Parts: sequence; structure tokens; C-alpha cells
Amino acid sequence: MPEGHTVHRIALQFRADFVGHRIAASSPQGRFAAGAALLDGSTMVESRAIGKQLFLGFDDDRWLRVHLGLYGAWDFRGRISPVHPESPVLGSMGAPRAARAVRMGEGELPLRDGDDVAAPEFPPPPIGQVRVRLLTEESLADLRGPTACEVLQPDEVAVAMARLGPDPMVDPGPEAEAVFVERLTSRATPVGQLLMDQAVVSGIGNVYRAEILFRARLDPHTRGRTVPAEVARGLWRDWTELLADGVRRGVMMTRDGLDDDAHALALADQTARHWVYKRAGLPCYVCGTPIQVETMAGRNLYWCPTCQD
DNA sequence: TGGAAATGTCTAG
DNA sequence: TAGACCTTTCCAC
Repeated sequence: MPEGHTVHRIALQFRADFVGHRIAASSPQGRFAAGAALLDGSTMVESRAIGKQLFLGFDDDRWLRVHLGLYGAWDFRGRISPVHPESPVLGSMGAPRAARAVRMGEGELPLRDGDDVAAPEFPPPPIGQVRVRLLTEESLADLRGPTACEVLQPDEVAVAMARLGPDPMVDPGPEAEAVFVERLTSRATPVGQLLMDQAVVSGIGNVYRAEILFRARLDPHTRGRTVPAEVARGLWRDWTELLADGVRRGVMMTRDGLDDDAHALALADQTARHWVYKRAGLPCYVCGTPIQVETMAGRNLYWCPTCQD
């Protein structure tokens, strides 16, 4: 259940521990056996995230495109470098083979009881439905439950990338902001729907959509066409900051203005991290009005009818 | 043990 | 808009 920040962290993990290495690729589950055979034995040369899509490049001009969808996750084991200096290190705890798993994609989880921290064997046997296993001499990545997992040629990668709207981690410049503003403000579709459209902006999912709109005090039903350009620019800039923060922490922390204690509490308690997401019926932190939930484009949309008026 | 839910996207009608 | 798809987790029974 990842949004853009998670996929960027996954790309960083591959960049740190897999790029430059020869990869043994397999499909323990069997459903990706043919694709894995194409990649097996080649060297990973590139790792890129755009929005929620991951592109891993190999030295023979083949690419692996992965979209985690709702349930997908990567588990990293073996040698795992910290992906960001400010993040708590879930992976490498000093020893080169501190085989602590890092799961990325449905929340990043430390090991639970029963997980094998000091795994005596490497690689460990696959657990569950592992679609793809990518292995170097020291590191291992297991992919489970992706919506998309396919081997592409460079021209096909270009097509897939061209379909994606701007991602502030990829395009930090003013051009990307202008593209976003133009696409958001040229349609009559509700802004709550446009923010989820990956052709308008890449990487926003159901949590960030609700939170960005609350932070802007913008009614999700507002038609894109009627959103003033400066408000649209504000949405882009807020998304830019939230995304960078999410990549840094590995956590979606969308409430701001908290004192240290409240902040620590919110970090520890998932339900306290957000202004409105999953808070249906609870009082708005700002005005006390019960948070509303409704279905927009097939997803649960949370919002405060008083603040976002 | 069974069902529902989950940070997503695509297709058919 | 409904249904399909992919997998795991959590909670009620």
C-alpha cells in the first residue's frame, strides 16, 4: 500500500545495494519464471522511481517495471544499506550481514518474532508468494503481490514513463510545477479526483490526497477548472515537501504544527499522524467537526466539511 | 477459520 | 460504476 515516497525509498535501496552487481533472478512462485530467466545473470545498472512505478535497468538493455498496487511489497535481506542518513536504519545494524529484513511497500516493518534476524543461511528460503527474487552475493530482494511486474525494452519503458505526470522528486524545477498547474486547472473534474490521476501528478495516493487537500483547506469537490493557479501552485509545493519528508523518514507524517511531545506521539501512533485520513466521525483537530467520509472515484475520501469549505 | 480491508489500477458494460 | 486482480493482516466468531 505504497504511495510515491515508498517507491523512491525502494529505488534508493536498489541503488545502494544492487546497482553495479550481477543479479541472480528467479521466481520462486513460478508466475514470473519467463521474465526472471530474461534477467538472470545480467548486471543492474540503474534504479529509478517515478511516482509509484519502479524501473530497474539491466546491462543488456532490459528493464524490470514494477508497480506494487495495493498489496505489493519488497522484502530486503542480507546486506542492507541505510537509504537515507536521517532515517532510522532498519537494515544494516553494523555487521555486513546483519540479516534484518526491511519490508517496503505496505509500511516498513521491523522484524517480528519468528523472523530470522541472524539468518544462518544466505539466501534464506522464500516465504509465501514470492513473485521475483533478485539476489546478489550479499543482498536479496523478494517481491510479493505486485499489480505489475514485467520485463520491458527501452522503447517500452519510454512509453510507460511518458504516461506519467510530473513527480517532484524527479523534476524539481518550475517546468514540472507548470505542467501540474495546467493539468489540474484545465478540467471540470473534482480536485479530489485529479490529485489521484497519475497523469496529472505522479505518486499521490489516497492518504496524501486527503491530507494535501485538508492542509490547503480545499473542498475536494472543487472543480479543477475553478481552482486558482496560485492555489494549485500551493498544492504542488506542499506535495513536494511532503514527498521529500516521506522519503527522508519512511513515514507519512502529514500533521504539522505539533509540539515535540505531540509529534513523538503522532509518529508512534499511526492514526495520529494525519489530519483527516481514516478519521471518519472523529472530531477535526482544528474545528471539532466530525470528519466526513465518502466514496470518490471508488476510494474512501476523508475531509472536514467545515475547514474545507 | 472466514471475511473484510488495505496507501492501486485496469477493463468491460 | 462494478468487478477483477494480486497478497497479507487483523478481527470476529
